[in-house]
Amino acid sequence: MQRYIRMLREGKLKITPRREAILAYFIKEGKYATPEQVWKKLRISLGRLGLPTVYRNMEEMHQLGILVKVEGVENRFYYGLCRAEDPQVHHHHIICQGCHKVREVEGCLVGSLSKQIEAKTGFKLTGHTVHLQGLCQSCIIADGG
Amino acid sequence: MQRYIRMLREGKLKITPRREAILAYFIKEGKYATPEQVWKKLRISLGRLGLPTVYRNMEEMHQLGILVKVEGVENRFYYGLCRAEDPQVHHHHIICQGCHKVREVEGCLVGSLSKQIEAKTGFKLTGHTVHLQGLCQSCIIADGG
DNA sequence: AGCATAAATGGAAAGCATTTTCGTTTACGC
DNA sequence: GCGTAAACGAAAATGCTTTCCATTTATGCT
Repeated sequence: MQRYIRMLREGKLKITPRREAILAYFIKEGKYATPEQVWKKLRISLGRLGLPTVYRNMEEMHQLGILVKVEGVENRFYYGLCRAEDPQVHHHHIICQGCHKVREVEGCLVGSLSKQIEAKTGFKLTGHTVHLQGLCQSCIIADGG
Repeated sequence: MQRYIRMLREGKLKITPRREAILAYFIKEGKYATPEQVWKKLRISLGRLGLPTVYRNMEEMHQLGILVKVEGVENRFYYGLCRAEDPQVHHHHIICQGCHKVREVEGCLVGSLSKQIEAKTGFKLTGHTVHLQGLCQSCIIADGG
């Protein structure tokens, strides 16, 4: 928790009960979630909680690299906690299709191939997004047996 | 054009003036576009044209592999014509950030690394999406000089 | 060519995720 | 503690996308 609090401070964001609750949610769940899902859960314990607040905070945390944002099914956006040592170091994420767990994938899948791609296409690569879907250990077992 | 008409037939979709116009638009432009952009352009020549029709047709063409669908800026969806010989053969696309031109990138960027990723993460890969952004030859020149 | 029919279409309206507005509340540096 | 800018909640707005439904049209069959 402390490292995320630190990241909020570095981003000039105040430490509020709502932000702490959102962080706690993601640390505890370890899964990706929509602002609405987070809101439905935290609303109970926090008493008053506005949905726009959750949207705002999750987007801000995404800007700071605390949360990854992925396009999920049915045109909605999901956020997951990024646990990488240094979120600034480029990496990708894989999400379990069974339990929605998020895991970091060290290194870059495109980097080593970028020269080839540029040679073949004549394009100069300026960026990329990679979304990996998979099944985690637990869900493989659940699936298979 | 004929190969896309064939793909529509194989998908049990009728060949209508609207569908032909949408295909012609993408063949001519070679860029990705939102349903609204296509609609604004074709509305003029087609006289009457409903925006839902464009949305419907572009999504159907996406389902048939005729159009690729990418998440663009400001949470909107863009579609681009897939010119790959066989769209069923897995490949990726790179989009020019300057002119929005779409180009196929043969081969798969994840395939060769999937074993490593699975070993490292313990996940079993089930799918992935890769979006490449770049600058095409013309736009590099325009950009640099 | 004409006919039957299921598919396609347009316009209006609805749906729905997300954002904005704005008055009130709160974190936090001093 | 106090002042102030930031954060917040509620309601409303926004804007992309889809649905509904009555009308039109492509197409297979004679």
